[in-house]
Amino acid sequence: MENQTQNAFRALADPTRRDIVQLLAGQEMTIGQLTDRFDMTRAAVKKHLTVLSDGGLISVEVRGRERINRLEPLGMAPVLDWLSYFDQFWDDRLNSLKEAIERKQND
Amino acid sequence: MENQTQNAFRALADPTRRDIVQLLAGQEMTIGQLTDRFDMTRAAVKKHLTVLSDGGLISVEVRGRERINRLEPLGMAPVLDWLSYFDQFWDDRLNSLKEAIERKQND
DNA sequence: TTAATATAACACCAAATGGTATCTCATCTG
DNA sequence: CAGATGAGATACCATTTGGTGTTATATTAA
Repeated sequence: MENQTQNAFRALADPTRRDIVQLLAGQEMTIGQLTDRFDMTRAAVKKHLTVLSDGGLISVEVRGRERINRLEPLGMAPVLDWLSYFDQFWDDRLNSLKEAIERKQND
Repeated sequence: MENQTQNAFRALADPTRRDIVQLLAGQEMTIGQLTDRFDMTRAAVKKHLTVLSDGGLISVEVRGRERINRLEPLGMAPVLDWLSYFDQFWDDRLNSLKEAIERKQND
């Protein structure tokens, strides 16, 4: 896949996929193990894993007849980069907001 | 809308909407002004703005016959919160990676 | 070879996206 | 004020994309 920012954001847009990311943050898992955690067929889980893989968020290691899925820390970089563009903005605005609230409370 | 995390991630999943967010980080704009920046009808832009609004990422102020759209700093919070859950993970893994690379270079 | 697992190939339905056409108002002009 | 114009909202439609499922076919450990 070519546009990593788009693929990563797309991958994170689905709640099942965000859950998978959280599970994999705890420990690497096979498709079968993941399927046990969801009310969904193995094939459906596999498709979510493919989207996550396209987004660079996970990597897969073939071990015997199993596929070990694990989180790929580098994959989140495009997302964090995009968001960091606004760090200053959010920071400034949230500070203004906080100050406004404090002013109000002191009235 | 009830699930702000989902709505915010969904809002950011579309490249046009991420572009709108970037434009609005620079300055607040009306729908018409935004439409000038995209190869798309006003109605289509409006729909993206509705999704962004559902995600809590923008707020709209009615001014005469215009609608001023501006970025809502609090809206990004659910996204940043979700991502911050992994801060330690990404940090640890990226550090291990960096160290591994450094070890390799010193061979 | 058999059981467990993984993947590929379809197919189906719902949601997302974008267009056109038609309204509603606010504002401007005479 | 009346009518024209401009910004936006909304309803409706077509097309595309996404999520899920089923079935069939690999792969591999035991």
